Amino acid sequence: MSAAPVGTREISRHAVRAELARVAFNRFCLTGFNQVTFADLSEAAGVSRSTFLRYFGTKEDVVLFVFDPVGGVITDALDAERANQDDWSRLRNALESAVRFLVRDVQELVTILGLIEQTPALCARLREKQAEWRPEIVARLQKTTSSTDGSSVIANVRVAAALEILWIALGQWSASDGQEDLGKLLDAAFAAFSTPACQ
Amino acid sequence: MSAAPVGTREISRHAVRAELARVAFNRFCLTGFNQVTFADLSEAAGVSRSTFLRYFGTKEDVVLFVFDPVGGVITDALDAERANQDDWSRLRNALESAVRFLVRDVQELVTILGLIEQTPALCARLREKQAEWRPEIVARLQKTTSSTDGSSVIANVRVAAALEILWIALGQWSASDGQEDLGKLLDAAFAAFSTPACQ
DNA sequence: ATCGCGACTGATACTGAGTGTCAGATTAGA
DNA sequence: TCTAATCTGACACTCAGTATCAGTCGCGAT
Repeated sequence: MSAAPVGTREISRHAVRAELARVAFNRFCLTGFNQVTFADLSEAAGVSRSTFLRYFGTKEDVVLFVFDPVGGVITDALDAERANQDDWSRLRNALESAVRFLVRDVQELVTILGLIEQTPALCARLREKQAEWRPEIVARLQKTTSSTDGSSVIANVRVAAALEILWIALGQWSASDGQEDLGKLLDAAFAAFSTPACQ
Repeated sequence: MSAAPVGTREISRHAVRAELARVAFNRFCLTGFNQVTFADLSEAAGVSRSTFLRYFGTKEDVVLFVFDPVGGVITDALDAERANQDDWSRLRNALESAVRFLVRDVQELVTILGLIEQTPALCARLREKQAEWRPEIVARLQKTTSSTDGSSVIANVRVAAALEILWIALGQWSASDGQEDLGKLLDAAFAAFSTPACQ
């Protein structure tokens, strides 16, 4: 899941990648994502454009690769749970794991979420990643559920809704500069389904 | 809403746009979205590359511009409803309007959904459009609702969930070649929230 | 120690999306 | 019919992303 680097090669690659991303991230925040070119980035980082492009397939990935493990975190969390809970509780807990994974440095996450929010291309690519996670998450949610429901529409809808909640909550949280309690925000968001649909 | 063309200029522009899209759509289905270039399209349509690009800002829009009115359709439908219903019912009905707008020619819609599904770039751009509609839809949903809820998290989650349902239902529907009943599909999807979360 | 293999790097060339500009043709409307 | 706005094609340009190639470096085996 967390891509444990085993050879020295892997260690090096991982470290270089992190450093390139760090340099690039500063540029993005300073000048704006769209204004910065790969030529700028490679110059700033002191490597060739070719090399920079080899570490990140696209400009979006320079920012968003940190979210790659989230899908795995959610599926793992879903597996680890006691199965005798309803779907919403299990998803709520899984999202808790995702949030724990993401929130290491509050300030950094707030900054990155801000950059994403004001850059349509980044939003789009992030949604794409999210959509990639969904099938696997749906499978894990259904595995233990004894529902013999042939069509997975319900599970799909629930997972999609849960993932939307994740970003809505993160958006709200970053808008408050990381002040609000993310756990409470998640609870408030899930209340949209349990509350009897306010008149 | 539906961009009623008023001058002859507008009529012409609208017609040309439709014809270019028609020609392009055939190419896309035949060869695959990514394989077709603007040069191919403009040649096939008998106009210059410049002109083609003036009608559609991006290659994605050549396919997806037909979905542009959907946001408006949903907000209009939301306005037109009696306010004494719960959020889910109102959203369910609004989605019914969206579906009615989209399903004119069953075969055509099935084809276009198929093309979108197998082209990540199109999925991404469609999700982006969807995200653009959300704020306005949330506003309409909250306007009549007497909830003095300062934070709009709940409304946001419900709208996001409803929009996800729309695409999930359409996906399922197009997978059945337009055989299944879209209304029943929507109902089944909304059941994900009313059903007491199957064990 | 060194040899060979695989991976990393920088250089270069290329395709294709999308932007901007400009002169000439076309058309709406007075 | 005249004029002003718009449409068109041509051209030049920037930049993302792909592909190739020769040279370099590190690692493990001999």
